[in-house]
Amino acid sequence: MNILIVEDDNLIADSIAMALEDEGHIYQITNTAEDSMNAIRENNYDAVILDINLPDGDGFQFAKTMRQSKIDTSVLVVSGRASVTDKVVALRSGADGYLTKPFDRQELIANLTAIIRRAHGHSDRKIVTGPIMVDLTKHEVMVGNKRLNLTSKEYHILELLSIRKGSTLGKAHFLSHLYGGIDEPESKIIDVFICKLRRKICALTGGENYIHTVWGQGYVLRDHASG
Amino acid sequence: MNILIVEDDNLIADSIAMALEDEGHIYQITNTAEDSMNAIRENNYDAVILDINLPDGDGFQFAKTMRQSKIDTSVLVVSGRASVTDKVVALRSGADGYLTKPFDRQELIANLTAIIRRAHGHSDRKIVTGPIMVDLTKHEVMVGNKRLNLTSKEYHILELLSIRKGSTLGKAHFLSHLYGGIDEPESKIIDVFICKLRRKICALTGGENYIHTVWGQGYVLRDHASG
DNA sequence: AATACTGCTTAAGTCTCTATTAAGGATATG
DNA sequence: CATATCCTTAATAGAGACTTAAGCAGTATT
Repeated sequence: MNILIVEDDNLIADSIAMALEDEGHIYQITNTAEDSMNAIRENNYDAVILDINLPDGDGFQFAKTMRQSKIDTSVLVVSGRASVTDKVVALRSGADGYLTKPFDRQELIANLTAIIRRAHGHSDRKIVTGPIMVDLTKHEVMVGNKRLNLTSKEYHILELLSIRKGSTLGKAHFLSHLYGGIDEPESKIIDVFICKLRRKICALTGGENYIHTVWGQGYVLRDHASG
Repeated sequence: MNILIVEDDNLIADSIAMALEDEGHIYQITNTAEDSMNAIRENNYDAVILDINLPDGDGFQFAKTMRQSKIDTSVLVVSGRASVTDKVVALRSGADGYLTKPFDRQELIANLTAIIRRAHGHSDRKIVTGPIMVDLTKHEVMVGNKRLNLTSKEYHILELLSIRKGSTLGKAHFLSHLYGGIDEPESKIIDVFICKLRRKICALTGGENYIHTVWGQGYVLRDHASG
């Protein structure tokens, strides 16, 4: 997942960043409202972790502006203020969650995961596609009743496909979510990972392939196997 | 909105109910896990406000069971316990939000609204023509209950026909939308794609054709088949 | 009915995109 | 430091889609 951290306190930003890194997410950090809005417009984040106190504006207004600009990205507000008013205002401004500082690392991740899965219409942390079950919390994949041993990148690609199962995702989408900046859209790396993923999954399904190719568009994960 | 309140303390249940009523929501109250699960299975709630302490089980397990039963309804957990562990466990169990008692009425409503907004936030635009359903967000076409496997250009043409269903579109219209520059208006390529499209659709409708030819003008997509 | 024009269908060639493999580089682990 | 694992790049073979062209079928006009 690609997360934007909007936070002017570098200490806090770094601690959030470390928590995200441990989960295998990638992230960018921005310090001002202006930079943040530019970053959001240019990139395709899965979520924004938003501090309320910004040097050039407040987070409430920021969230409002985002929604008015039809940007759907999930927003988790983190704030030192614990007042009910702040929570209410944040949620009314279009935030999807509110967390009071200081917060636990686990709490942050749990909230973030819940928000992201909901944003894509999933109610459970486990996403089932045919015989494939992706556990977003454990970062674990089961095929049938056997555990699928995936590398970090392999897992993340399958996670992206699962969260948006049924939709075709272009290679650029994978690149931006796995690497952030899209430096080399020419890279064939996604093809290679898809190939490896398919092979590993097929080894457990007996040859049934659930990752479908959409020619010229990308890849889709479907409930039914091809061929 | 129709909300289910799962709460065995009648005082709290009533205060929640009043808050909901003020907002114009309707609600039911259940006191036990068993009654609640039955209510959820029988009704279609927009959200469930779930107490953790129930006489016949705990709310964590309740949320898990809901998700395992493929019930997608949003869940807001309310609990007297403020520990990080409880929050994390709740969210991992499939809850969408966590609120600590005592909570403010506004806070409850704000959380509830945010959760429901997210759950309903699936703006999938679909155009239905006879048995043909074009999903503009997924770029996917269903005919009856089967999905139609189209190539990029085939889909694009069907999309154009769907968006302006009922109107006759000339070949030049397709050419300009598919290729931009109209170098060769003499090309018969659209004919070829229409032919392929019809064949693929007929294969699933049992021979019924919904793409009508308007002689000398172009093609129309209509709700009723020809011939 | 004959003609001319438009649309339908098929088949073959070309081109683009994808799958797969192997090898070298990077990173982590003992 | 050595080893193993993972990531990345590059090359080639292969599959699928796009396009063109040609012949047939249908429709309007004279």
